[in-house]
Amino acid sequence: MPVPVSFRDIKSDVLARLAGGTWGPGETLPTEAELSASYGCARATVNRALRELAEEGYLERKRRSGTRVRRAPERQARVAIPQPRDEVEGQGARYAHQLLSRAEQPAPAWLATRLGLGPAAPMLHLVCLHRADGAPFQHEERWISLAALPSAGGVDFARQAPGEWLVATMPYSEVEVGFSAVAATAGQAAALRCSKGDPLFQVDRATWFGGRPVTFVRLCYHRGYRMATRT
Amino acid sequence: MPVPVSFRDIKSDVLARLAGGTWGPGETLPTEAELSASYGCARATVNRALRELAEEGYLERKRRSGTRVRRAPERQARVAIPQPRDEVEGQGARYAHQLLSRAEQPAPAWLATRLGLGPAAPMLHLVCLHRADGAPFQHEERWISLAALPSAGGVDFARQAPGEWLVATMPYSEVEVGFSAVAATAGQAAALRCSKGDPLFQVDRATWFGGRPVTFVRLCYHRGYRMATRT
DNA sequence: GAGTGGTCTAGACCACCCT
DNA sequence: GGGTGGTCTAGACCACTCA
Repeated sequence: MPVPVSFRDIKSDVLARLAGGTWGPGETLPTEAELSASYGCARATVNRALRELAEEGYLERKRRSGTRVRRAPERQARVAIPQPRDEVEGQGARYAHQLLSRAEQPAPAWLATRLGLGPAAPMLHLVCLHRADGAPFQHEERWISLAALPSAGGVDFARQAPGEWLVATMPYSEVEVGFSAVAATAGQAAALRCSKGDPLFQVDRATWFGGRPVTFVRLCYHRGYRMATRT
Repeated sequence: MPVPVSFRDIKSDVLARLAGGTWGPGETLPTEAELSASYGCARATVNRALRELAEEGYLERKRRSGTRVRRAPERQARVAIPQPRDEVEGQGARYAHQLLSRAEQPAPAWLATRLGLGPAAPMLHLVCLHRADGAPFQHEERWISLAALPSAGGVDFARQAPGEWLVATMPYSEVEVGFSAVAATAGQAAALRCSKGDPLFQVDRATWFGGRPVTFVRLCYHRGYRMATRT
């Protein structure tokens, strides 16, 4: 009996052929049926290998027209955005957080637009600071829709960080994330112990549940933070 | 005959049960065999659904011990890092690029460390500016190992951007990517028409091929750039 | 209309890992 | 040792899309 061929073997063989120029950019690969015959395995195995390579940006697949080599393999990166507690403790440091301000107020216009809220929707506005061994780690400015989560009004966010409460309360939601560089505001500079105008790495994230807006957050990391690719 | 159950149906049903609290954080799900019986489908279908949910950060799977609900679903984002030409033209703007400087020089110490190069390895050092409709879009500082790619010494990078040449020459390589916020240097500020010290979004990427260092690049986007999640 | 990938089935064997 | 997920097979039908 032949040695069973794994979809991993096929993936690395196809990648090697791409790197070696057997199949050049824009060319069409043999069909799944042909490949399964030449590898001596089932078509499902070839299918999984090619599907994952397409997912990773190397190939383009279309019914009827077949599998083609992408002209420029797509550069993509996957990044994890952990809770600050996990990130800090993962570095072996002691985590702490602090609630800097709390207010119930109507959503400002930019926020209503960003989340698709009605005008002057009631929101809980929180500002927090996360620390690693006492040093400022991340500044968080969060808005929570009191229409979607009325119970948020009664939570003591000095005890539990808003992100941790939200992930426990509403774990499975649709999100939209952006990354950018911003100049530290006066408030951020004071909290993060840097100068106003310093460059800060910012993550903004909007969250919906079942199409309804839930929360929006701006996370600003301490100066010099670098987010690295996972895996 | 029963309606065929798709792995997508199972994914969304499992997600709905997670959101609804049927299976709480840390709990163990029924086995694949049990689920396939209750859904009335093959185990392979359940397997694909659960495998993808684990991949997306909702579940944790281990042989023998089964499938568990992650205590905090992992927040992750997938981002694409296209060639500036594709990004600019995708916005409907006209792309152009410009070679600001070119030099053959030994690798500085920090670069040798980052890539795992021998001391004073011969490198090609390039600085480019990418434009969208004439406006500065991205500043690129690139180092190419002449040991790994001697032919780079003879390429006219004023005609072809280094990234485009590299992706055509050496498309399938191992990469390590980081994202951060930096203060514009004098050179970046002049090229990007901003002020020195302005916050810029920076992507750094190191590339190897078969374990050998190939190239390192720092991409600094124009002020105000925001990288959004794909999908 | 016909060819290609997309998916599902039913069954099987295996690797890993907890007890 | 035994239970669980990981994977492969052989076959089938379907959906999409190009000619």
